[in-house]
Amino acid sequence: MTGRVETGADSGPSVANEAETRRSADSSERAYLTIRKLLVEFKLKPGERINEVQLSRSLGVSRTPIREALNRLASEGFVSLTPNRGFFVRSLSTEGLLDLYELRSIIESAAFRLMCERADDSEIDRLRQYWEAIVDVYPNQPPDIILAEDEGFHLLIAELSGNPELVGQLSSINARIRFIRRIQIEHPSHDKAQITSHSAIVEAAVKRDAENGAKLLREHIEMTVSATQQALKDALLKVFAPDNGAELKRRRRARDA
Amino acid sequence: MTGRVETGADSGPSVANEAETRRSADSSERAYLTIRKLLVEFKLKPGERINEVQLSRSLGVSRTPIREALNRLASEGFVSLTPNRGFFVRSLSTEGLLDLYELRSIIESAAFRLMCERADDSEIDRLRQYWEAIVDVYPNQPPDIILAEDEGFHLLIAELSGNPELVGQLSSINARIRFIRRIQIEHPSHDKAQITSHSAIVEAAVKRDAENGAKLLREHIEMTVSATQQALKDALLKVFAPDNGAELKRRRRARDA
DNA sequence: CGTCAAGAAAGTGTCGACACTATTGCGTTC
DNA sequence: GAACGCAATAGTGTCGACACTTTCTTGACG
Repeated sequence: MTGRVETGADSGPSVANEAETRRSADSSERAYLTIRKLLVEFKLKPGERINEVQLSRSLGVSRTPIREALNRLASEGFVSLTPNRGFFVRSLSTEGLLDLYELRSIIESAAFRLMCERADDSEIDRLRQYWEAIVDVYPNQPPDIILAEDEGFHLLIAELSGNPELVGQLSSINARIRFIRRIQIEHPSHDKAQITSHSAIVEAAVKRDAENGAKLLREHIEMTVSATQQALKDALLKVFAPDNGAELKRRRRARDA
Repeated sequence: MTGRVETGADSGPSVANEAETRRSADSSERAYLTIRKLLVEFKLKPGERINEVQLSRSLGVSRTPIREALNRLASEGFVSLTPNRGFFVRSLSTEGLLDLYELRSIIESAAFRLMCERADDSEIDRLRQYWEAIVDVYPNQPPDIILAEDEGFHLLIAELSGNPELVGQLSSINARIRFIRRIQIEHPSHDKAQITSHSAIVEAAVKRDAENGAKLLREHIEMTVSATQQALKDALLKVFAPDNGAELKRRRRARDA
């Protein structure tokens, strides 16, 4: 994604005081970031038509920057555009998720191999240090932090591959699957094998064992069909019945006690 | 790229009489296709700022659909957007090309492996038939046809992988490197090893020899640094000095005779 | 009840105008 | 010549209005 907008969505804008840093050409970018967040988190439901007029009102800008943002998000896979009917939120389906996870696995294992070939020792050490800095507290962090740290780990590998296209691809995939990954991390069955596999991946990196590391990554990333379906159930519950979802959880807890 | 615009850019619109099929919501799509073609072919020079007003005049539409198209093309890697300064044509550089070729190699070899796992015999036969239908005339076709047939061959492999994300990714990469690939095909040093490698790839597919096929694909696709630099020289000549390029070719021919 | 047609309402696509920002051109000074 | 400042020009970002398309509502009919 070398043609990305210069202000970049994934590196995050600086959290400056808005009144001080308010520049022109802000509305489209603000719209983009806000709508993207809604889409990443499925705050807008799968298949839902996006209402530009409503968004325009709630963001306090005219429809033009909304449409500009939506056109960008269409090309990024978050929405689809049907002429004269509008923009529709991407679907949330087993097949779609499996495809994305598979693509992620392909990108990440290739990145790992390239990292082993190309990175110098101090660069590999960056990965080791990243993991060592967080390994002890990682399992006790809230899901959002776990997710961010996990993504950071994997993006660092992509960065160390020396191919910026891989970084861009992985970053884009991350955003599209973040919602389901967050749900997986929240799930009680989410085990601590993540720690073991991250540590093993780091070890393979230090040894520059490309094939073993790539294999570990694949195992770490790829999901079975049934696991995907289970995660999807939880995701759909969260999307379509957020209150009922909480109610169901309360009932499950009462029953289990 | 599951969020693609429904009319799709890569499958090509039907070549209908425009007065008959003129629908509403056409301007943005027309702008998109026209500008994209300009960008694929580097008719707009690397680094050049895109002038919306000029495009608006030459396409006979207002600036709004131009901007909508450009926002899509920004997210697709053809242009970059700098706020208040406009959209700029993607660069044409050795590193950038190597990165894209590498990504293409990663995607294609993974697709080949998945195809060998998943495709049934009739599907693998599609690939064989595709190649057999063109192999005899292939080397004598004009560069544009060779390029289209080659892309079709590789996209069919991606399709047979069963992962639409891979198809979308490969399609997108193809568009971004098409210009340089066309130049390579035109080059006198472009040899007929392409035929041998395509045939060998088909043979590996028929045998479902995933690893050998992936290796052949990688060798078929990946470029050395020096080959990339040579191709880039020709590309830059074509972009920045199209007339001088023709003049230089005439002089070379006179000198060689 | 279901189906259809017509009209109203809502939403989409594009337009041209305006405010703002960046670039260019020109004159002055050293 | 280079550097600077200012004004003019050109281009970008957004606005609200208008035309067009789609969706929704309502009434009539079988």
